[in-house]
Amino acid sequence: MAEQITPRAENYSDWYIDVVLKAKLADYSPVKGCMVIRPRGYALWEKMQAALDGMFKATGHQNAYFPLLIPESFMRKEAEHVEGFAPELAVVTHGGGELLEEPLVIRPTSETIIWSMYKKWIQSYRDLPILINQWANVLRWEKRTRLFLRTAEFLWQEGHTAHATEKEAREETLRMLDVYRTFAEEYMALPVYSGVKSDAEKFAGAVNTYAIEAMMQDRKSLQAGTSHFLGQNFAKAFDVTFQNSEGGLDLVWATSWGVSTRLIGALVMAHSDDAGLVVPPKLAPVQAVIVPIFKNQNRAAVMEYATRLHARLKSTMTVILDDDDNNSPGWKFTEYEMVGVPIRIEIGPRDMDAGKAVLVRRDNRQKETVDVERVPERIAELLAEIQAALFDRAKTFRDENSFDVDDYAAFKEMFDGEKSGGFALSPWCGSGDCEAQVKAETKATIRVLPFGNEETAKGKRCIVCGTAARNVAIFAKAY
RNA sequence: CGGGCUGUAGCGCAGUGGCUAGCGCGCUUGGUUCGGGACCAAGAGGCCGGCGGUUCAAAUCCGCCCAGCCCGACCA
Repeated sequence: MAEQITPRAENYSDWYIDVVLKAKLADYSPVKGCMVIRPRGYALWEKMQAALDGMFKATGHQNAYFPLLIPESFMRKEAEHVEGFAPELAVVTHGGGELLEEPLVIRPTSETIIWSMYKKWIQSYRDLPILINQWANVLRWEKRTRLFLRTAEFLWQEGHTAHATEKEAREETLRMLDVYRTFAEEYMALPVYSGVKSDAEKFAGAVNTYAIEAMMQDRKSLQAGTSHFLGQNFAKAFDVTFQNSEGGLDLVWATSWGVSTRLIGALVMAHSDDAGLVVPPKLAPVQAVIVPIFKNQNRAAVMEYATRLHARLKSTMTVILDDDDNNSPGWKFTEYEMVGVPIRIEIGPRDMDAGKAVLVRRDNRQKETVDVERVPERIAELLAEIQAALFDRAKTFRDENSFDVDDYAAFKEMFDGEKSGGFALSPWCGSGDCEAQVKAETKATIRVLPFGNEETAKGKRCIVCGTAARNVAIFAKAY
């Protein structure tokens, strides 16, 4: 366990992978493209799950589970959906040693299997809405993978709702997008832009795709969550109708929304430093660690002092006491910084004699000595301060690297070369041709059209073609 | 699927024709340590990615294959 974090020098990608591997969040698997999530990484995921699941329940959703295998014909029922996912499907052709009559695809997402069931469950407007979420794994045969950010198999949640009216479905889409924004900002300490995707970037089969986008420390953008208004596309594909209160027959309106283990990657890339991972206190599986420091002759006394403090803290937070004799205190300091424990409590003979404890913040490594009686309340304060500081730091960084760019020459320069990056808030006419040209020439894409952007676009001209702008889009290079 | 790089101990690497293949970290045992990755001593651990060739002699040279990583095209 003597690995050390490599400074970020050579390239950001190596640095990111280094943090993930050294913090033991994940590992490469025997199957290329798939990822082993190690206990420490999974603990983070469980914290995220718990918070998200609570928010889903609070907005009236229930959990359910649908099969891993989907008949291939289901995927073909929605034209755009199959076109979008066909290149990355894994297909099961044999079962029990025999060729199957119909191949089964391993779900890349569950719209089709779920809507095949909704057809059976929905007859009347009284059956609506259906507000279901599923925690599951999905598989997409990606050409290039990276731990947490894009693995072939990943864990996620996918919400699939059915509504009687377009208005209701649209409200649901935006409600869940806002749940994601809240989660990102309040739990992950990750400031995000939320808004709608351009047609080129939307989900295969959606009418509108909404997303939250966050800036990573290399100033590239990461899509951290999506919420789709699916219109009646899947209801049409699976013939899902209901009888309304007037006795007429209507097609059902749909939404779907999801976030994945990619969020762990987002957390790493947004907050980590060269000493390793930095985890926001609200998501930290371990919020504080007590490191006792002693010589042989006073070991028992220091341990007793530390154990008493541990007992007091245990009831109100997740705190561990590292009483391992085999590693030195210095080793432990480094280790817990590497894995991102928000607060370290140092207890040595000097502190014991003075009735004190030393508290060290992970985010800025500031040390303070406090009376041992005050430790619980001080830690509670510090956890809140760290949570806020991480958000502020990330937001300041993002804002300092976001620019209003109205001129295409300046725009190109911004995305040119190795150290290019950041968010460009630029006027756009709305045409796919201009969007494609930008992508071809700069590799920057429209990440999101933030809410209210139409207002700021008034009077401006598209950076590419110069015609009247309809939107101010956030352009960035993305993961 | 293109371009580049790398396969040698658990991990990171050195060795680029020569006889018993090394170093650091980790691991094992014992002892001393412990306020920022401690130290001493003694150990364990290798078909040098695979196959074939050249040679008196191959980890080292040549050919083919395989695997992994990075950079592109595609994507949450």
